[in-house]
Amino acid sequence: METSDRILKRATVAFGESGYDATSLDDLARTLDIRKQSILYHYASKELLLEACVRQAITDLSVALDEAIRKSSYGWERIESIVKRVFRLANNRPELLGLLREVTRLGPPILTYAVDGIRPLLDGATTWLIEEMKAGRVRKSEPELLVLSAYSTIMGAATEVKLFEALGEESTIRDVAIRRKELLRFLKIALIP
Amino acid sequence: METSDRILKRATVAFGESGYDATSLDDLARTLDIRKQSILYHYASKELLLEACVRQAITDLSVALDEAIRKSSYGWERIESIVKRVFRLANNRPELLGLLREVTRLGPPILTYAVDGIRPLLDGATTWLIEEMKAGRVRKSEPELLVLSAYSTIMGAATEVKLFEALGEESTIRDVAIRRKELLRFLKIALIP
DNA sequence: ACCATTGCCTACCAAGTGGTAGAAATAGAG
DNA sequence: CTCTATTTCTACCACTTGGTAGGCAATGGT
Repeated sequence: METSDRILKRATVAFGESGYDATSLDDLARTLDIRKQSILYHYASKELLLEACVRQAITDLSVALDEAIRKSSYGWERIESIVKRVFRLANNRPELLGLLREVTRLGPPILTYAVDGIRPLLDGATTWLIEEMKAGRVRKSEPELLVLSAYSTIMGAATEVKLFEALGEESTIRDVAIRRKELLRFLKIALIP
Repeated sequence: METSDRILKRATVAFGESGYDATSLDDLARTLDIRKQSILYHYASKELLLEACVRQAITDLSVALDEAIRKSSYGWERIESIVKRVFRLANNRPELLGLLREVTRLGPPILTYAVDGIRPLLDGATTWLIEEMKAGRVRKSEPELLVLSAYSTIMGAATEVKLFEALGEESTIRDVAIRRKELLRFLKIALIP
C-alpha cells in the first residue's frame, strides 16, 4: 500500500479514537514505523492531514450509505437497511464515526468543511423522508429535525460502546445485535404509522 | 467566590467545551487572571483537576435529576419532567453534558471514576423503569438497554447544538423548544403503550 | 511579639509539540 | 552511466506543555 494511504488510514483511526489534540505526529509516525517528516512530506501540516482524513471518511460513509439505499426499496425496509449498515460500520470501522464526532467537537474551520461534505447526504435523506411522509409510509413530522434526531440517536447507539463497556455491559457481537434490535423496534414504533 | 471554586468552574467549562487535551493550564490561568502555579496549588495535577470537575459535575447532575424526579409523579409525566430538566441543563450549563461526553472519550482511568459516580443514577432509573413496566405504564422491553438508549438519545439531542448550528439550523430558544417537543413526541410514541 | 500556615507568586525545567532545512537514498528515463 | 524527480531521512528550532523549587506577603493563634 502507498505510504500516503497508510498514513491516512492510521491517522483516521488515531484522530477518531484518541482525538485530534491527543494524537501527536511523532506518535503517529512511530506506529507506522516511519519518521514524522515523512508524514509532513505527504501532508503539509497536521491540519491538512485531518482535512484529508475527513474527506476520505465522508467518502467512505457516503459509499456505505448509498449501498444500503440501493439494495433496499422503500419505507421501513430502507430505514432498517440504513440502520443496519451504520451499525456494521460502527463495528468494522468505529474510527469513521468517531472522527465525525470529533470534528463536531473541534468546531470550525474543519467542522464547516465536514458539513459541506455531509450536507448532500442529509438533504437526500430529508427529501426522501418528505416523500415517504406524503405517501403515508412514515408518520408526519418535521423532516429536518427527524433526520438530525435519527442521526444523533443512531450515532449515540453505535458509538457509545466505550461507555457501555465501562458500565459493565458486555459488547460481544450478540450484545450489539440486541442493542440494534432494540433501537430498530424503538424507531419502528416511533416512525411507522 | 473562593479561588478554588472559580478554577473548578472555569476548568469544567474549558474541559467540557474545548476538551481536556486542548485546554492548557496556562490558558486556563490566563482567563482567570491568575498564574498557573496557583491552579496547581489547589489541584496538584491537571488530572486531579479533571477528577474534581467530574465529581462536581456529577453532583450537579444528580441534584438536577433528583429535583426533576421529586416534583413529578409517575409514568410519562416523570419521563417528560426529566427530559425537560436535561434540556434546561443543556441550555444553562452545556459544559456539564460536554464534560460527560469528553470523559467517555478519554476512557479509563477517569471514565471508570465517572461511571462509579453515575451508576447510582442509572440503577435508580432502571429499577424505576422495571416498576413502570410491571405496572403497564411503560412498554415492556429490556430496561437496561432502554436507559442507555434514552441516555444517548437525550444526550445527542441536547448536545449536538454545535453541529446543528454548523448545518444552518438556528438554535434560538424557540428552535430548541421545538426539538425538545419532537423528541418528547418520539419518546412518548415509543415508550407509552 | 512570635511563628506556622495559607495562598499566590517568580523562576525554572525536562519533555514534547508542529514545523523547517537540507542531506541522502531510490528509481526511472535518456 | 547520468540526470532528474520522488521519497525518506537526520538534524534542528522555537514554542508550549505539565510540573518543581522556593520566595514572599497576609493571617491568625499563642
